[in-house]
Amino acid sequence: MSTPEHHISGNFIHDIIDKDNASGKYGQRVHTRFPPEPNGYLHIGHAKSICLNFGTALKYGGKCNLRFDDTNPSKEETEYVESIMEDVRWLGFDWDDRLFYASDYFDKLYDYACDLILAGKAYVCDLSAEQIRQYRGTLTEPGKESPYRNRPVAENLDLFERMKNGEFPDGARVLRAKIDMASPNLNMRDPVLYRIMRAHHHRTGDAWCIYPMYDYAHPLSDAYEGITHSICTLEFEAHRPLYDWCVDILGEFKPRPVQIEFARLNLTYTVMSKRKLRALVENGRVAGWDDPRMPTISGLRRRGYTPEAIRDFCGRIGVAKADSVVDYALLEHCVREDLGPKAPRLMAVLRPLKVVLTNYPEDKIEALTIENNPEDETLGTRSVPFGRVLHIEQEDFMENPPPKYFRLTPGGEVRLKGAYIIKCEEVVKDADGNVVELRCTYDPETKSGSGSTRKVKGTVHWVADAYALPCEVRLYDHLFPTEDPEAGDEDFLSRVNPDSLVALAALIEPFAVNAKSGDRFQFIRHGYFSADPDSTFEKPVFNRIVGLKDSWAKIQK
RNA sequence: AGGGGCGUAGCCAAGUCGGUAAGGCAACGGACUUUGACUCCGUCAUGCGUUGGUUCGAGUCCAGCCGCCCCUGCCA
Repeated sequence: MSTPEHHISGNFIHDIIDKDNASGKYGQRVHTRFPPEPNGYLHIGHAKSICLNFGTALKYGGKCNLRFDDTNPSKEETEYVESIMEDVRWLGFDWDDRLFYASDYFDKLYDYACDLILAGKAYVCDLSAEQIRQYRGTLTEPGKESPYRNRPVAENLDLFERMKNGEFPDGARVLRAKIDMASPNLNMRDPVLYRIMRAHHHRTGDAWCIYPMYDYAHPLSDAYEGITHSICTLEFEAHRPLYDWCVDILGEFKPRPVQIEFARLNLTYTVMSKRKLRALVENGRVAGWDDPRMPTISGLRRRGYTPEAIRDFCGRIGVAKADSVVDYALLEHCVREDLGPKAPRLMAVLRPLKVVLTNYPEDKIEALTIENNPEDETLGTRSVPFGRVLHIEQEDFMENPPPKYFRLTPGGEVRLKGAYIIKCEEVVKDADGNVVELRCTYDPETKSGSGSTRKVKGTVHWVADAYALPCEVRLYDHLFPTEDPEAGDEDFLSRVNPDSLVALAALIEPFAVNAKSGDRFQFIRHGYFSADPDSTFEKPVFNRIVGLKDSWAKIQK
């Protein structure tokens, strides 16, 4: 695999591994796994987990498995397993031949359950779901033991087999662990291990009508695969005693893999739970899981984010146990930093204002040479046509400019990037008083690269009218207008930022015809953009990945 | 309330034997600039939830208090 350059510095999980390696607990072996449930698309929070698990294996010369936690066929689909594999690969990680499914272990898990019954550690319970809930007790009161708790082993074995054989309707009985109904940890009050559920499984089809629960299948899957460090998120902390129970109870797996919990990623201006992301998709608030505004891996990819930037981000946010919300600006910083030296520059005018150079010959066209990236001259130069009629950005001209405005003003001068210094001689307006055209003169002595020493304060980008390529530019902004979209009681769906997508008919320099879907550029003075798959030869479409930092916008406030 | 966790700057986060608070993002000054970008320089915790205690010395040890998160799915 390509070895991602990781910024994972030390964290408490690596400290634990260092100690285990020092004591020889796992014989210097480090084996992690990334265990998604294939019931939705991966998001940037999963990227944190992927980078942690695969990155940790890389750091210690160990291995990381990809394992689908597919124990609930009513929610899982192959569409999701495919997208998950694509996303993990795109992020730059490789599971080699270690692609597993919890469903690979259905037979072993069933046998293990029978052993549990034989050992008197599990029983078939006929209580209804509602009754089980009542028997469970509350946070402060102990639960009551099920009347089926002391069923004879032989009867349990028989009933469990008949559950498997489909002799009972869905929900009629469950297999439960026999632990402690008085435990202060509710997860230990005889948790359900198997339920009857007639659902078509994406891999095992209709072979089974009983399916294991996560709390049972997960620790054993880890044990079967020889996982040493089983990393998961904080909400599973209270499940750890059950994890340990499942692995230890029959004494088969030593040393036991250790479950370690860390805080999941939260980001400002967006939501992260699969449930909420799904709601956005299903309610049509976004165009799909890969809508460029979504914090999904597929959304970020379509937006134009690079795997390098996402990995860098995951390395910078750290790994700890405190609940936290990371500033979205850090993610944006990471793409800018990645793309700055890599992305070729292009000039695009998003809101065109016509400029006519009155002293420039009518039919003359010059081919100007402009560097592709001032941060890296090895990226070379390109030829950009220049002529008498041009377009500049509307916001680069002001009739009554505020102080410190460095752009074009009546009678003022500005440099056209890579071309000449021009002076605004006349402002043409329409009947409503809108500025529709600027009549300017250019100074032939100031051609870029000619050695001219004349300086002006402002430089502005432009496109030549005769060669301008019409394109669509999609300007994306935060999915939600506030840092914490979940705050308050108003439904978060109704809070989607109405300006999160603004599509503009723009003009771009002709070099852009070469852009292929996924190509990334910096549109000078605007930001980083990538060609969207919607692009056609007739009309390229560009997504704004992120804007450039804009200190002028701050001054204006 | 029972159990399990967590509290270091606006945000994230180092801080391993107690020895006098890393780094990044953001922000704010300034230099440079044919991208108001990039880059560079500088500023940004006498303070580590809080109150006491131990100690020559406490973010680190002890006790109490406060706040926040998770757990009562036949979800993961």
